[in-house]
Amino acid sequence: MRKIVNITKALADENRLRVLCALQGRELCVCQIIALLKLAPSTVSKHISILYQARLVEARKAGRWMYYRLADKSASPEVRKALQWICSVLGNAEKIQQDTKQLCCSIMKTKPEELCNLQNRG
Amino acid sequence: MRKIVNITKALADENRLRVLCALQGRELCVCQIIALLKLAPSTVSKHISILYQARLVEARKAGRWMYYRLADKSASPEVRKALQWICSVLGNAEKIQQDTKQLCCSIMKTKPEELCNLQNRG
DNA sequence: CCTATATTTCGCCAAATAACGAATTAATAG
DNA sequence: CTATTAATTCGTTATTTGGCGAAATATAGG
Repeated sequence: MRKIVNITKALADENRLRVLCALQGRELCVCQIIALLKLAPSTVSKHISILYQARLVEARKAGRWMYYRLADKSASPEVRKALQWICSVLGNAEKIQQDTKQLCCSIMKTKPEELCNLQNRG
Repeated sequence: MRKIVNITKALADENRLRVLCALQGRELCVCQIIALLKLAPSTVSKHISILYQARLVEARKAGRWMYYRLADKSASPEVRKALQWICSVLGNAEKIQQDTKQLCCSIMKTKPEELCNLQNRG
């Protein structure tokens, strides 16, 4: 029960749902997610850690960069079904389509290093 | 998007999940749900209204009693998939099985009128 | 009409949550 | 080793949420 409630609480925030949808079919590093949500790094990091604790996303560290991706086939059925539901239901929400566009047109085209530099210059 | 977030927020509370599971295959009046959750009537009413606004449950008024049931086939795909997910994933949680037992062994065997009387005396 | 009563609404309080900036951590690059 | 920097953790603040009891609403029964 606790595990399920962790999942539903993790899903109960618009920004976290945007992150999950953004991770469909690709992995993103934190600075890319920051660029997408336009929130403070500490805030984004917190959101990601909530998704991570619910096991909805998995992580990979590459040097200074942390890459996150959706939990895969090895995840528990609860998690897999939750992700399926979210992604199937949210795919044509306007906000999500805007995000997808921004990801493909600009965020994914910039290397993480440059993106982080931009963020530090403000 | 707002609609989906309403749903995920409605699901992000243990007591509301218990209500949804309790409504599987039957309708319940408010006093029965109060007996199950053991919370103040005003609190339970609030929980139910959150589920109702998210369209996860439907209502039927019979005299002084309000009966609630899960949204049916006519509900939106978002709602139907959410309910499917919750019910399939939560069925064998210990707490939910306790609730089911209590529902079948005692709550459903007492008529709403008697149950409400008990609550007013208690 | 008046009383009883099932449910909801309202007002309040305590706890949880989302946001931020500052400080910290962990890793690369000089 | 030292400086830089991507990400996280910490401390604070404002908002939201979950809980209650009291008051309001709506309906049945006398």
